[in-house]
This record gives sequence, structure tokens and C-alpha cells, in this order.
Amino acid sequence: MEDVARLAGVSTATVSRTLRGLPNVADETRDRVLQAAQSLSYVVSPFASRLATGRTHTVGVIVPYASRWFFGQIVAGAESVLREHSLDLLLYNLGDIPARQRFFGQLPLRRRVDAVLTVAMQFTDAELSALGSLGVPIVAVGHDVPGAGCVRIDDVAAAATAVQHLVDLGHRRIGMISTYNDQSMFLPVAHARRRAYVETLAKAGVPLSEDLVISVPHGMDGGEQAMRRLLTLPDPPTAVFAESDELAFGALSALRRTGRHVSVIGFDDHELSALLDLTTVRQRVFEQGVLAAGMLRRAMTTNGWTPEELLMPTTLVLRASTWPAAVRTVGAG
Amino acid sequence: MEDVARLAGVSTATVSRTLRGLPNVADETRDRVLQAAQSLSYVVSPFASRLATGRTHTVGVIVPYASRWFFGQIVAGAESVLREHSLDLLLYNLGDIPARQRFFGQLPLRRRVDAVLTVAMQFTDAELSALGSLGVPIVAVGHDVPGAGCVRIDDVAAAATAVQHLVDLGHRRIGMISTYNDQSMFLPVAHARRRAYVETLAKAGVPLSEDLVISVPHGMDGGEQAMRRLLTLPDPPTAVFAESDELAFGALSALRRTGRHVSVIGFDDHELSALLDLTTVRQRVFEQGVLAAGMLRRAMTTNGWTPEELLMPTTLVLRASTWPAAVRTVGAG
DNA sequence: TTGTAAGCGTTATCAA
DNA sequence: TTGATAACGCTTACAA
Repeated sequence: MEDVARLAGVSTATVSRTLRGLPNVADETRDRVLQAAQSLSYVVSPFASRLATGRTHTVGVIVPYASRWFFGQIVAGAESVLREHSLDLLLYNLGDIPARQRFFGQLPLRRRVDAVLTVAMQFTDAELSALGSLGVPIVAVGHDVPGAGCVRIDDVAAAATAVQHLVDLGHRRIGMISTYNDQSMFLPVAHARRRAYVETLAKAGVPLSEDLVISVPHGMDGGEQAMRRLLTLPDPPTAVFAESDELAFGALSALRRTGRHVSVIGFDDHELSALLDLTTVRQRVFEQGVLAAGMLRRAMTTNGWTPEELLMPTTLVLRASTWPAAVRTVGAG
Repeated sequence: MEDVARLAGVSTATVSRTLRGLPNVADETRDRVLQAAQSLSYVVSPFASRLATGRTHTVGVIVPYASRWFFGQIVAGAESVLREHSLDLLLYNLGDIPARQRFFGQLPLRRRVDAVLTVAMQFTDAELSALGSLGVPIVAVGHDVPGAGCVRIDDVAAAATAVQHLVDLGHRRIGMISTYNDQSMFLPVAHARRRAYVETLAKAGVPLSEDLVISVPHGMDGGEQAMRRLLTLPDPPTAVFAESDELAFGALSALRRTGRHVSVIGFDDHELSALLDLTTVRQRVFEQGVLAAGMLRRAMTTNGWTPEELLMPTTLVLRASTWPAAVRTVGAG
């Protein structure tokens, strides 16, 4: 920066002002400085600048499973808007216990980020207060954090739509594929969707049965395993609601391999769901990431920002993986 | 840090030494410092430290299409090892022309990273020299960069295996689905796989035909569109080699919708390929990211590091999407 | 509108 | 083994 100042015949303070586009610089001076910077192909050192201002220009993003489609989409969405505003994104993947303990033990985000985005996490009170101690705004996607902004769908209502769809098709034995994680903890989403399942069936007068709800680790393999277990029941379900499309893919795979026929509905509308003809509940995931990042930006720039709430719509997408109960029953009988 | 020093009754220099685990600190002093830091729940400010040392502790990662499965896997693999060594990863997605121009125009990586990882990019000479001007080690995955380390498969040989598989099944009209991008530039991978297609068919004495090679934008939609075009040919192919599994998925979708039967082989072994019974060439993508990051670390820590080369194996995975030419021909005739 | 100079929170050199 | 102290490269009162 000194070189630029010298070349332009001004002080480093003026160079700094010019490069940051501050208003109080004479046009003629500005031109000279910009030209000097250009000719020396100079860029400011971000770290020095961050040290001096105390603003980190980075956002911390906390997800439980970075490799799942849903989280990938959220992160991609957020990234796209953060990048536009030259904000860095620091990703923390807290899927397993050690990672999580390390994270909350040393809180590597301290002094490191201007804001935090958390996605579909289930925090303990201790973890929440640790996050709070960072002293930066928080936005949560897919779950609630007290005092934080929030972008989400109405999980219970959306899942109820899915289950109701199966009921409307005349199904009376309806299974569910749910998930648990390493810590044997259920993510908020799993809770909400299971609740919807129970409530919807109860309201429809469809008998509930413990056997019909299978909890597995998330993913295609989990889905496959769950469907296989459902198929071994003495009275297997005629329809199954899977907590996510990836689970549903696994379920479809099990059905194909065993040659059995069970209606399957998923949740998310994964990009491959159309190919597999999977009936599902669509949510705009990437867009939730975009909106969350926008909120984050507002939180960082507005002082006295108050947490906002955004509720995104969902749609039932009908495809060929669900059909009326009667059709197959007659065919099989 | 001053507070910690005061509490421990030492100088900031000693605190710094202790916290970085330097050897020349008395055990007793070390304990006192660590305890003081602990009780004040103090962490060093990464930016101040980076400014002082000049080391950024971050790696820049350049990809053309962050949202594709392949690139996601590479990045995830790299991230997992970088994280372990508390290195930050800064992702740049250079898919479209503006992003690319901005990137090479201002080179936001300057003064910003200790090393660079590039994935399956096709750089111009100007871009290469811009990268070189960063003065940091570079590792390339899936393509060559002069003077850089390299992790890759033998693309030509692997693709040849795929095409040869179709030839061995007796196919004589073999199509290919290839890709181009926004800039109408072909990624290195597209080049290599097309070359393998041409060479393998030539060697096998199978007639080549321009019509049988369709170039589309990457993705399921592209694959679907390409297969539809192939099907409208007066003499459509009996087998098709798709440059990637995602393209192959689209091709399968087109076949299903039209009720036609064409053997399809993909490339990658995407996690959903088994579900779709897609014959393909498997490469361990995540692992390539892991190995590249390892190489990067060596490059950053070893001085006088000389570029390494890693060639990863591939496997032909036989599934139900390819079959002998005769079977269907007879059936159709 | 511009310049001077004091931070920002570390690390590193040199003495002690 | 430890402590002063000068960088590191920028920002920002405060003055001019």
C-alpha cells in the first residue's frame, strides 16, 4: 500500500479511503490512486484489513451432514449470495460426536465470523449458550434457535399432506421410514414428520402400529433396509411415507429387488425423484439457502436487527410411486 | 493475550510460544499459561496471527461446477482432510463467464491462500500464468497444470474400457453423449473420453458416424435431450456411452419415457447408479479429493516440494443397463 | 480533501 | 528459558 501511495503521491490513508470507495476523496486523486494500484496490480491484504477493522467478512455455517443432498443445496444457495458480496463461508460439519465435541469445546468460530448460519440442528441448552456467547447474529434454517432468524417450511403441515395423500388413496396400513443419527438423537425434522404421521393417521381413524415405523440411519441404504424390514412383517404396509427422498430411493430399490409393490411417498423433491417417478413433497431447498444468506446479510449490516421469520411453501408432487390401495390389493388377491 | 500473560505472570511472547506448542518453554510455565488461557477462555485471533506470520492457513479450491456430483465429492474429500489440520477452504465456482473473468481479473486469491487446488479445469495460457503469479503450490485433480501436482485417473484408458465393453457385447452402432459448457469450451474430461470413443471404435473396426455423437450441456436434462435426438436418427444406436452417470440418468429417463431399448453405459459410479442398474466405470472420487488435499499439505509444509503425480485405478461395473446387441435385435426383428 | 500517527493482536528477533 | 520490542499491512481518529 505504501508503494501505491508513493506512486500516486499521496498518503496510505488516502489510498485506503480510495480503495474502499469512501466518499471524501477528490475525483482527481481517486483516479491517480486507482491507476497506481492497477499498475502495481495491488490488492489489499484481507487479513490486515480484518485485523484493523475487527470485521471478519466471513460467515460460519453449521450443518449436521454436509454430504446429504438437502444440506448441499442449502450451502450452495447461501454460498451463491455470500460470494456475491465477497463474504467468505466457513463450513462446519458436526455429524459425528467427536467433531461436535471438538467444535463446542474450543468454539473455533470465536473471533472468526461475523454471523452464523445453522441448518436443521438439534442443539442442547449448553450448545445454544455457547453459540450465543459468540455475540454474532444467528440465522437458522429448518429449526428454531431462540433469538435467531429463521427460514423454514411448515414441516408438520407438509408431512401431513404426504400422509393424507396416502390416506386419500384408501391405504389403511401405512408405514413410515424415519431416521436417527449417531448420537441416537433425532433431528428436528424427524420429530416433526413423525408427529405429522401420527396425527394424520389418528385424525383419519387409521390404526397406528409401532411395527410400521422404522428408524434407520439416513440415506439410501437406510431406506432399503427399512423397507426390507417392513416387508417381513406378517401384515406389511400397502403404503410408506419416507422422511426424505433419499430414504425413499432406498425403499424403491428394496421393492424392485424383491418384486413387491408398495406405494412410496418421499419428501424434498430431490433432483432425481422425477427420474424415479417418486411421489413427494417439494420444497425449494436451494432457495432457502439463498434467503437465509440474505437475512444474514441484513443482520450483519443493520444495527439493531431483529430476527426475521420466513415460512416457505411446499407442494405435493404426484408421480407414479403411489396408487390407490384397491388396485394392487385386487391384483394381488 | 495480554490478559493471559498478566494472569500467568509472563510476557505475551511466552504466551504465544506456549499456545503454539513451541519447545522452548519450561513445563511449569507452560502449565501456568495454559491454565490462564483456559480460565479466560482465550483463543488467539486468527487474523492477527495470519498477518504476523504471513501464512494464511487457507487453501483455494477452483471448480467449474460446484453443484455437480463429481465436484461435490472432490471438495468434500479435500475438506475432510483440510479440516483435520484446521486449514480453511475457500471455494471458487468458475462455471460461467462473468465469474471466471472476475476471478482472473482481480485474482481474489492473491495474499489469501497458501496453496491452490484446481479441479478438472481447462485453463488458457493467460489464466495459467495468472495462477502461477500467486506464487503458491498448485495441485490439479482431473487435468494437468504445468508445474503442479496431479491426482487423476487415466481418462482415455478408462473410457476406452467402457466403449470396448459395448463393442464386446456385439454393438456396431454405438452413440456417445458428450458435453460442452457455457463458453462452448470442452472440459478436459470431455476431450479425453471422446478421444477414447473414437479410437476404440476405430481399432475395433466399428464405423464412426458424426450423427452418433451428441454434445449437450451437462446434467440429467442434457442426457435426456441427447438420447431423444439419438432416437430420432433413421438408424439409431443400439448402445450409448455417456460421459458421466448424470448424463446417463437422463438417457435412461428418455428411454423409459419412449419405451425404447438401448444399452447405456455411464462413467463415475454415482451413488444412485446402482439403484438405476446403470453399467458404468467406477472411479473413487471422494478419495481423489482426500489424496489431493494430502498432497497439498505436503506441498505447503515441505520446502523444495516437487510436484507429485498420482494415478488412480478405475473399474468397469457391470449392471443391467447394457446387454448383448443380438438379444434386442432379434427381439425387435 | 488530505496527512499523521496510533492502534488492531499476533509473531519474531534479539538480548538478557 | 524468558522478555522487550519491532514488525505485519491495514484502518481511523484527529489535525491540518
